[in-house]
Formats: sequence, C-alpha cells, structure tokens
Amino acid sequence: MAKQYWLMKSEEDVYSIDDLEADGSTCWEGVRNYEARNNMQEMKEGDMVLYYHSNAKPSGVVGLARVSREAYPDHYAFDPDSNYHHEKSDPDDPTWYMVDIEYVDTFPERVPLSEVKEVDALQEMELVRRMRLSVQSVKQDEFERIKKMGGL
DNA sequence: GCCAACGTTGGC
DNA sequence: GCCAACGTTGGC
Repeated sequence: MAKQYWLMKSEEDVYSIDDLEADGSTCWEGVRNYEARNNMQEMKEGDMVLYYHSNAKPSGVVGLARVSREAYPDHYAFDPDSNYHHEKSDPDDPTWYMVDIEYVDTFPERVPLSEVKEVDALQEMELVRRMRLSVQSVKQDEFERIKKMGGL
C-alpha cells in the first residue's frame, strides 16, 4: 500500500518541533475532534507528517515527522487529572485515539501559511480550506511541494 | 488580545 | 432533528 501523507498542527509554545527533536518521539494525545481522530486511525507506521506550528510568528510548516505507532486509545481521556480528560469516555469502548510520531527533520526555512496560500497547486489543501482541522490528510504532490519550499 | 470560523451541545 | 448558544481554534 502506498505511503500516505499528513499534516499535524501543534501550538509552537505548547509543543514545538524543537521539543519533538529533543524527545525523539512523542504520543499525540489530546485530539478531541472526530475528523482528526478518524485521520489518525487511518495512519500507518512509516507515513510521513508535515509538522505545523499554529499560533506562531508566523504560523507555518516547520519540518517533518513520521508515524512510529499506529492508533491506540488515548488514555488521557480517562484520567481525571489530565487537561484532556473526557468524562463520557469509556475505557472499554474508547472514543479517542492517538498515534506516536518521531522526529525526522526541521526545514532550513519555515514555510509560512501565507506562502502556502499563494501557490496555485496548494489551494485544495485542507490547510487552506479547513482552517480548524488539526490532523489533515495531504496528497503526495502537496507534500513534496511543501518539502521543497522548506528547503529539503 | 480580538474576533471569525466552525464544531459541539442541548433545549425543544 | 433543527438550530441557537456556546466553546475552541487559530490567523492576524
């Protein structure tokens, strides 16, 4: 099966690509949106991920990551002390899932959202059309294009 | 910090 | 099952 491509957003001051590089890999907990969750459940080990900083100056794609573990229940949903606690979640029938991703590379040049919006070939991206979706599917040519814009 | 976009909740 | 109210995301 062909490799798939994704884009995942993180607030720069919450968990940046530098944090990911320092950690090597991380679990992507706290996604509480059904469409984003569905996307994560589609992910296969080895899929490539565009790492996006939101609430950043400027917001944009900053590097690459790779799916290192396929979807498994997000146990933070069952933890009353977690910010991501979800009271209605049943451990026997989990609502929320997460994946693990590992650090791959940081772009020599950040690709700001404003530049993505200027490229005709990228107008169909969910990044442009669906502002608020935090885990998005990306087409291979979109992935390659942004990677190139980032200097890799 | 403001506020538009938009997903979710809950009353009816 | 509609839709108004509400809460959150995220650009600027």
